[in-house]
Amino acid sequence: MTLSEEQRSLIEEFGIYQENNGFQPAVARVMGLLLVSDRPELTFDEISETLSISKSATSNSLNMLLNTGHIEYTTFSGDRKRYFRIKSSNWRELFAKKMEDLSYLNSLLKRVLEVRKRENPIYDTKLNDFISFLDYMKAQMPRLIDEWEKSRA
Amino acid sequence: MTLSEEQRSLIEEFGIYQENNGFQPAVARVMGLLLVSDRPELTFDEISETLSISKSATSNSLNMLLNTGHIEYTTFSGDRKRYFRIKSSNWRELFAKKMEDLSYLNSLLKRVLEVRKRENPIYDTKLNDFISFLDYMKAQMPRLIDEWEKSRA
DNA sequence: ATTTTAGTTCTGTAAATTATGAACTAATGA
DNA sequence: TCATTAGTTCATAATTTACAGAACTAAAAT
Repeated sequence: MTLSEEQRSLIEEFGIYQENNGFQPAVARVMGLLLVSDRPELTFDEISETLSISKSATSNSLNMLLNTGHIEYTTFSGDRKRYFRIKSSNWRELFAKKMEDLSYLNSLLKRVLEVRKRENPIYDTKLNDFISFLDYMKAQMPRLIDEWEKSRA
Repeated sequence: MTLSEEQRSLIEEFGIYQENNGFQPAVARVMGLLLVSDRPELTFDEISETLSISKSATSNSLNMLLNTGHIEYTTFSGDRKRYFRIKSSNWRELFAKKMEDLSYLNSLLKRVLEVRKRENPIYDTKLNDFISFLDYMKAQMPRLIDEWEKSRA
């Protein structure tokens, strides 16, 4: 596995981005590598060697990504290796998860309004606005996806 | 500052949510407290004492939240204390920042497509879909906000 | 003038996270 | 049957983070 300078730096930039999204450094680099490599499917050893991370870190990263549904693998008969690749079909699911996350936030904010006893209800209007907006977003999301699909048909 | 059990647990739940968004624990608790407390404006000492965090952690948290635009403070003449409160007017800005974040991801993904040389271009279509969807989302967001505003007028 | 207030900054450290390397396992191949 | 491959697991090392506590500062109050 040989990578261009651009590929290497993209792995790092993407890696840092994903670290900020809560992934551990090595995990984020593995995702980056699978994303930018010329070959879409890589083996355990290729990943470990190309990124210079230990076998244990590689094992841990791959299992983490398998469990969270970010990657998958194929095998070929007469070849014991697994070939790992990004599960690129699932960006919709990941997007849905982000939306779920916003839903949870919204439920927390609704509880906040119930629980706190503000003298002046003016303080509640902005929060109500945000809650309302999140509800609206969630409701409109299916339509938005639909329209996007039509727009490119 | 006395809080109900519900308020306390909401602070923790919101705190954990915000930890997952990359905030440090103490910072996340300060946001939570300012969100759920009956009085919308609290002093340094009230925050420190209510949450049982040290003055240094309180100072650090408040400055962090001031710098990132999450809170602000008022003062009253003849009173040296600052009264901190959530900058609730700015959820639009925060939302805009999230969108910026997605924009950055999108720019990375576009570079990925340019840089990697996949034998079979079929591997690029899913990624192109996602890129296209993110572009669409970004473009439609102002309209969506607009429609939401009209819907509640 | 000095004491109090309202914080800030600095140093040390406990705890958590992340990764390494070595030992291990289970399956395959020679 | 023995060696090799393709990983996994475990103990531990290194790094990072998050916070406490004490010393400090600048303005205001007495």
